Amino acid sequence: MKVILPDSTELELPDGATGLEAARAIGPKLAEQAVLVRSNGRVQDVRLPLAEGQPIQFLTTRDTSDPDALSVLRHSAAHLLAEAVRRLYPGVKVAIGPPIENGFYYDFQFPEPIREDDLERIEAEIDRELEEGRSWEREEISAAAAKQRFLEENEPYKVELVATAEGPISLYTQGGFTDLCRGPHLQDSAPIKAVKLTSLAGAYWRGDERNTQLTRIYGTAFYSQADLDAHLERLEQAKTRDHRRLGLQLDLFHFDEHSPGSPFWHPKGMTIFNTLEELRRRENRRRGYHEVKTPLIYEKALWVTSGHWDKFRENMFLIPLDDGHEYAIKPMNCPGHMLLFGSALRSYRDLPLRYAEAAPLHRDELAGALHGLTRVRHVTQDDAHIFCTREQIDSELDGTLVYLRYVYGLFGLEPRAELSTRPDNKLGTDEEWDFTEGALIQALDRHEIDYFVGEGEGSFYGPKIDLHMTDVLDRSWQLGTIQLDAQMPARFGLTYMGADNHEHPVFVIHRAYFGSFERFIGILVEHYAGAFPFWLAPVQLRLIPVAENHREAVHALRTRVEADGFRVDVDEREETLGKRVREAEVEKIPFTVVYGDKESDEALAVRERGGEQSTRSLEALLVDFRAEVATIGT
RNA sequence: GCCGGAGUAGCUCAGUGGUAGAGCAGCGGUUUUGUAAGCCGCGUGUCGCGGGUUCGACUCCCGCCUCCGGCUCCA
Repeated sequence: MKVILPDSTELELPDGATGLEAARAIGPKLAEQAVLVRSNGRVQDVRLPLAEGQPIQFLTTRDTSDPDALSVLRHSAAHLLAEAVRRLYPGVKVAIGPPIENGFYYDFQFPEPIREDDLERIEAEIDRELEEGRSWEREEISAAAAKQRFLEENEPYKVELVATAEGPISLYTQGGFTDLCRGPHLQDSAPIKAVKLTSLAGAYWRGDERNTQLTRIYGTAFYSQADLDAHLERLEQAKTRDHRRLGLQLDLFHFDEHSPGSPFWHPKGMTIFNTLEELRRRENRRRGYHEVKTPLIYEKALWVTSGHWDKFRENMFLIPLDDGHEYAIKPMNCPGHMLLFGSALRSYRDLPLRYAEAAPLHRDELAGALHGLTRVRHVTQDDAHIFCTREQIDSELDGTLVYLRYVYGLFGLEPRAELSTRPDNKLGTDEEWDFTEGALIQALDRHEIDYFVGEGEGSFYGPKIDLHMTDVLDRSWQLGTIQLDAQMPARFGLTYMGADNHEHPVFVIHRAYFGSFERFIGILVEHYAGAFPFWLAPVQLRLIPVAENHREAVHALRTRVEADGFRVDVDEREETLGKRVREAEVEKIPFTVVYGDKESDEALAVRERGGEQSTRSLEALLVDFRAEVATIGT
């Protein structure tokens, strides 16, 4: 047989040769260092036979930052962890232990709960294993033999995994520990130079909260101690951009235990909020939306009609009254907008009708799910509902996608798009979902938007196009969403009178681009690391009088710049100039003007965020400011 | 909600049974400042909340709340 090497030469090998045999044919050093074989973008264990005629590339212990090479290293480290835990905690049951982004984990069922202190002990045991050295043996056996083996070892989770496994069953053994595992793995533990166990957490077996909760140990591993140190340093660095930390430092918002999950917006944070709100209003107006306001609290009957009582009640704040009535604070605007639409007879001439509302919503999120601004109970969506005919769906979806591109483009955000399809608890028939999902897919295709499919991730009333962004801690959050809904208008009996003098069903597109102001601002804080673009910055210009006798001139300057609609403040504290300049920098204010004996309206000492200094006239500065704001197309 | 960790001054944190501490911030004074921290002085506190053990609890025990890292769930 033949394989093709990266320099396009062909390598002749005996039939059925493995990657390891190919490596030996090239050189003993390569055979020793090979950790993986990559072929056509896929990686496989060096112990497995190669495919005839395919290009191959070896990943070695020197490819220390290749994601695949790191992944196999970490996967093997996970097995070392399991070996160590089995030795230290007799009676422990092992579940699964895959590599993940930036590390690995392994799930166990411990006979007695363990604590974070135990990690140190386990880590020491892993280090001991590494010192002794481990090598991995691979074998393939039948499912029946594997089941028998894990029954004998009293490993019920492995038995269950064998039962649902597809394809041939492979086992990897090192240091007397045999694991059911698809691989690939290292040949030897020597390249594992640094292993660190990072945290302990509960995790449900197979990700289902009805199952037993296992104990998950997270860790990471690298080909060198220096790489591990650099990784830990990056994590520390990321923390400095965390919106929760910057929110306090920049005086944007805070949280208080008297209302968990609901931010208190400080004046500076509110400036950002309101600036986004103005943007939303302006663009909605340009694109034919009508702003409305609907009630915050509704009687139970409304939620029954909308389906929320059945599908969403656990997330709603309920208000039982003495008279036996039950109310709930709205978690979404849609039912209110349904009532608004239904409050009059609608003609085909009225459609499409686009209602926009950024009302505060409340969702009773699980306490453990709350997270800064990105997961709150007080949610303000930049919400809108487009009521349209079946024929108008495509063009309305086009409008929402053009709008979507505009919004994300303003911030230079590049979210990932997800098509979220019918969930288990859906309303309506499969035929209806075929239609609504199909309409979203076609819209994505028309706009050449790449997306991945989230099976069963749709809302109970319709499929969605969701936009996701990751935060500094690599957590993914859903921001915008575009949802096509045939269910809710039907449940509210919404129709319009067609040109044919007959009633026709109405469709609704639910859409939001920020998703929620709260989450969006959280993501923006991290995206800009607190250094907001001029148009969004809470304070755009800080004025610093050099000495007391310059205050009057500075106040006049302030009045003049504010008259042009810019946000200015003055730092006239009796602190040294150096200190006040430093604080303006720490507060990430885009422009600072120092004003002393040498300055006049014709010659201002301008300092930009980052330290660049220049001299500009007041008029020139205002021209620059107007140009900055023009970037968002006012 | 579940697993693990934490809660001490406005912020970041030290303090492990015997009278609560540091840096920054703040306040008072001094300096009148030229582009990232001038100098001197002052501790500002129900040690998250409630109960218990003890002669004595920030410290030990129990319950609760909140936050942090995960799981589950979601904008």
